[in-house]
Amino acid sequence: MAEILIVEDELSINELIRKNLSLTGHHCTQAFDGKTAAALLENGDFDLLVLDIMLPGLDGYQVFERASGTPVIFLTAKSELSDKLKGLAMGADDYMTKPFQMLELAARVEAVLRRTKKAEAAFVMGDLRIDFDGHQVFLKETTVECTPKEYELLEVLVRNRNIALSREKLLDMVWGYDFDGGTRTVDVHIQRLRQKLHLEKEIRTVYKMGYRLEVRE
Amino acid sequence: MAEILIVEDELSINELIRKNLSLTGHHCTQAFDGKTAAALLENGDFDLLVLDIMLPGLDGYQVFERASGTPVIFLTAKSELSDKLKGLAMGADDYMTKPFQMLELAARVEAVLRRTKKAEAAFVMGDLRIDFDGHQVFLKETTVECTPKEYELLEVLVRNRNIALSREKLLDMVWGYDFDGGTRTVDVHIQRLRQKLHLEKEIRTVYKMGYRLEVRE
DNA sequence: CTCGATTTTTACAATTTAGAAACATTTTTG
DNA sequence: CAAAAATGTTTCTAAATTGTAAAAATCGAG
Repeated sequence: MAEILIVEDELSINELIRKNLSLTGHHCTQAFDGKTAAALLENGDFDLLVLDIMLPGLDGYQVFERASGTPVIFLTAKSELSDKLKGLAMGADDYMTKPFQMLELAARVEAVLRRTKKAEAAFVMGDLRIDFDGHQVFLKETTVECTPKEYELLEVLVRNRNIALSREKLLDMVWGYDFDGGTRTVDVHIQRLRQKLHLEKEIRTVYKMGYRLEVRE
Repeated sequence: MAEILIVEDELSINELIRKNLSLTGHHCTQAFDGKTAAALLENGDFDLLVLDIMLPGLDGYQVFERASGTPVIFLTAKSELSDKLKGLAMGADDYMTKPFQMLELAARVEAVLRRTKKAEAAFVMGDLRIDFDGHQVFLKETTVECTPKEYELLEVLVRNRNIALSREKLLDMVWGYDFDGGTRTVDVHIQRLRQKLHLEKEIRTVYKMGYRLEVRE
């Protein structure tokens, strides 16, 4: 659980980020302009900053200069090389170009938190072990080959363990909000995970709703 | 992985150094004045000291005197000859004049750590041996000629073994942030490494993502 | 218990991706 | 400057992934 400050002027995007990062157990504070962000940084103690570059008032770079010490992930509207370069030269920990998949942002957030020792590097549950750094899944010491979709779906389930996720939510998180396929697709992938990882019991079906990874900890 | 103490009063520079050295796998402690640095040195056990000369409280030289035995890289604000001489005369392992390129500092840090045997000088995995000092690669006692790109890519894979690296990340690390070619370039170089070093099994492709050097240790 | 709704299972075709090899271009070296 | 080496690109091909449809099984409200 980390304290994250989201600085993004577009309300819907800010909200989308908050919702998703909250789901993975972090506490989020929102700012919609540079000035507020700077003020929040003065007082608060954040573990991570998710920072848009184009902002009213102070721009992202200026906010960043006031964020001494806090790890930063930049959001750039366009994948303009200059933005990327500038951000990295200033010492950003990572960057993402909009539009982006929420899962990817969530993964990078975890990666940065891991580097700064705020997040777990692996998940263990019985015989199952997931190595987030290596994108690898183990079952009793032997690796299990997972396809990208399988791994991503598993990651989402694990990060939101014990929470029931609707098929729409899973589609949003793993496939992206612009995926227009039917929700049956989720079912099939869930089955593949169940079979491959012997999670028939642990991945529970929530009738008429979706799925939930059940973990007693 | 080494314990590094960064002593620098300018917050942004201190932070910049921390981020970059953290990226290469070291653990950094930060001090912003001479007194704190001296206190940390009393208790902690550091492998390297990155030390600014102009400091509030005790200056860099005075801190250095209390750092008995710890390797030191001095940072001097101006390239004043007297400072350089003084630092080297006192037994500094290296020095840099501000402003400096982070990459250069990172390289010198590695060099000093290697001299003091804190960084791995070689990597061995089966028949393969990499001599980081000599930039040489051996396969069963016989040297294998590697081109610069091949060697750098190999070094990145080795230093990040067991971590899945995206093609974009590899491009950033080996080719530089401003390379704008297609990502297939990475593929081709990976193939050349695999073939040349018989690493067909060990360099795993992470489908739709990138590559990972798999080493069980 | 029964029936319609929902989920699981299975198989398959379309799509995407990585590998191999040849080629073109750039850089280095003698 | 010419030859050689290194690097990047392209094309073709094989392989892997993934979405969908349809049949079978299961669920649960009444």
